[in-house]
Amino acid sequence: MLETALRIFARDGFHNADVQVIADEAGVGKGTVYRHFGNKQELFLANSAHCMQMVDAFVRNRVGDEEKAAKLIAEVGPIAVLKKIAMACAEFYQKYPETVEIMIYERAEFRGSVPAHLMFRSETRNGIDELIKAGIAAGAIRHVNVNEATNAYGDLIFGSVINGCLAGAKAKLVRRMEHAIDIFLNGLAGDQA
Amino acid sequence: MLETALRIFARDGFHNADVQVIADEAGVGKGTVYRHFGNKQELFLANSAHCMQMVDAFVRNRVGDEEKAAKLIAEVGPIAVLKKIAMACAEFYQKYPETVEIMIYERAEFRGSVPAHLMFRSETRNGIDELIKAGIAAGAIRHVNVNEATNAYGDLIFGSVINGCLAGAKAKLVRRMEHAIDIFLNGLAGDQA
Amino acid sequence: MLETALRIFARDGFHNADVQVIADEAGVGKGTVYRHFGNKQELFLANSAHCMQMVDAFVRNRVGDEEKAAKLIAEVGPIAVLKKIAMACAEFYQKYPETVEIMIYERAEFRGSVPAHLMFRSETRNGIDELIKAGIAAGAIRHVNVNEATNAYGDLIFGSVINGCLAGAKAKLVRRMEHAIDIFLNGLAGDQA
Amino acid sequence: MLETALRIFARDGFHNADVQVIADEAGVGKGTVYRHFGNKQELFLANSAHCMQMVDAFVRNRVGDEEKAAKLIAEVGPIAVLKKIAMACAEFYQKYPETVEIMIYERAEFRGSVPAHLMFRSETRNGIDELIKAGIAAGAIRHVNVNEATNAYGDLIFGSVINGCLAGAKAKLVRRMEHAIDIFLNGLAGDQA
DNA sequence: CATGAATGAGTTTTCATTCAT
DNA sequence: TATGAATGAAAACTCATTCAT
Repeated sequence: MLETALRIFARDGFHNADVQVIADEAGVGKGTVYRHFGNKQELFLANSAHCMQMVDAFVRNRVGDEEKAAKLIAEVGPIAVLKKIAMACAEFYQKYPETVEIMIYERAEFRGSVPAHLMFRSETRNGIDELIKAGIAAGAIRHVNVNEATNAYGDLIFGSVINGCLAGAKAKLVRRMEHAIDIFLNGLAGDQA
Repeated sequence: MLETALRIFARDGFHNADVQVIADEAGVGKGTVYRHFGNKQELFLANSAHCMQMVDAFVRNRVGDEEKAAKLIAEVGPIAVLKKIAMACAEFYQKYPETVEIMIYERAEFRGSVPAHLMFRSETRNGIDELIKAGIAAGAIRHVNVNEATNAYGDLIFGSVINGCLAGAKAKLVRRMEHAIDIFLNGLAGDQA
Repeated sequence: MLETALRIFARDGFHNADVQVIADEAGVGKGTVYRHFGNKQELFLANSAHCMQMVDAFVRNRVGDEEKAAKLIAEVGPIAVLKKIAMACAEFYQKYPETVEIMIYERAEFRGSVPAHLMFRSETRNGIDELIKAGIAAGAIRHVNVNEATNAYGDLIFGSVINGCLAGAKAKLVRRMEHAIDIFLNGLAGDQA
Repeated sequence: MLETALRIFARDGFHNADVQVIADEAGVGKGTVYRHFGNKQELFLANSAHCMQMVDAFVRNRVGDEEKAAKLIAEVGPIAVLKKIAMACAEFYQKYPETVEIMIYERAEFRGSVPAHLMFRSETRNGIDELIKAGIAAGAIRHVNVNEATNAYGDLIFGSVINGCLAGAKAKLVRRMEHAIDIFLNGLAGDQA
């Protein structure tokens, strides 16, 4: 039911999606949808939240939970971990492009009332903040404003995902992200700049 | 009339905007709106296009047209120009945050049928491509894939604008962009990375 | 349109009435109904108010406006005028039984938010109050509590109208009222009571 | 369960009452309500009938059953008994104002399919008829049309109850009825009329 | 040309009723 | 027998679009 809603919302958008269609394709009565979610908006927001949990789980699976992540950072360094996270996002969204559409509708219709993107989640932000702080302390990262660096990192990922999943470009998000994150980490400027 | 529509669409979104309200606030009859734009979608798309022309004009005014731009590049170098363009965008969107909303609705509802962002415009892309190519030739920019670098540049600007204009953060887009573009150009990684 | 609504509301009741049906039978689009009345409740309340104006006009036509009424009272006395008013009501409701149903729905659904009966209208009440006061002064009416007497008078009329217009009894309201008002004015008790 | 239904129906009206709410507040499953009453209408009608039994019992308790009533009539006379009955009604409805609302909805939605008011019950009517007949025979009551007098008596009680229980006036029904029935029995007109 | 009243297709939402457990 | 999740018919209401004035 949530999966059907996800598909329909992603395909038609919030307003053009007809709850009747969602119910039909989910093989349940319309009343059942309303019984479970209360109204169309709640149904959509439940989708939004679900999407976010999915990215979160996907990325965590790549990077590891707490201890594993700490170990990874020690092994490969914060820069490599930042790259790993970005690439995990790219993989996820390339695999589930519908979630990108949900994210956009969420921003468009509800202006971020529920965070639909990993980087809008305070927990995630804190993690990135810590990572960057540690990187700076270790000399692996330049002396940048941590908060703004996290913003920039999130903005790049967000922008790449949104623009890399426009119709026709869907299959190339991973590659797009790879180049983008490389420039972000190492800089566009040449040595003599 | 277009300005009123811009305001209403930005405030209410495409579907929630009522053509009657736009007509009323513009001080014209509803029929007049339809006479001029054909239908609601065209009205919105006209707005989208108009927004793009406004950013375009604003940035051009900052950077200069053709010859002036060439001169500027020669003077300050391609890296500085890339920064100048990004900052011009930030200034513009901070000044006219409604256009950000239009851009998002355009992406959400019409999936980019009309480019509503500077970086979605092929003409702009070509300019950036040339700029980067020249920078590489001059050694000011690393040997990156030009097309992907342009993508990354656009994605970062897009992401910063969208996320920097969420309610509450509107006044800080310029600062946000400044940090973001600095990292993008010079890299997040420290010397010993 | 109002007349059609009156008929349908009277026939089906507030909730069972379908605005679509009203629109159809009135020969207009449903949107037109909503354009004019805002919503179903307003449409109904407009009916209520209209009914009251109709009774009011009918009774005034029988009794006369201000001066004429004063003249009539002087001629036939307050008791006869009270009877005349009650009979005018009976005649009206026997002629337009649908208005009785409206009155009941108004009381049931909206608990008298708009006075739907003549006797619920403060203007009318004041008139009756004056009439009774004058009657008492002239010795034609017993020394009763004026306010309560007006209540009682209104209650009797209301009760007779409601119960006299139940299905099957519609044609007999005038006769029913005649007996009722006679008892009310002259008393049920016999001389030796 | 019936008591809960009574409360909800009185508060919300027939259509606005939600069977789910009734079931919830009664602490039973919705299915149980349907098992017992068949459908919403039957549930309401059962309430109606129950209300009538309650007034009936209340009044009978005041006046006495058959023999007692006969004795009472002999003692105080038919006029006093008519007053006693009316006052008993007033007391009852002032004490249980929800039953008034039920009565109105019954009249509005079902047009008296089940008598919800004492005076709509043929048994009661017969009793009043007898009382009046006896009163006439004894000279305590004027030579009126018995059937119409019973009508008038019922109409006055009905009107007083309905109008005396509108929001705000609930506490004053007894007083209202006292004045009304006094006028009804003794007449509004003064001696010289 | 401009207008705005009329329209009705399209959607959301509710809730009485059923029936498998 | 009691339950309450599932259902879908029914209705209110909106608003883009048209077209007569």
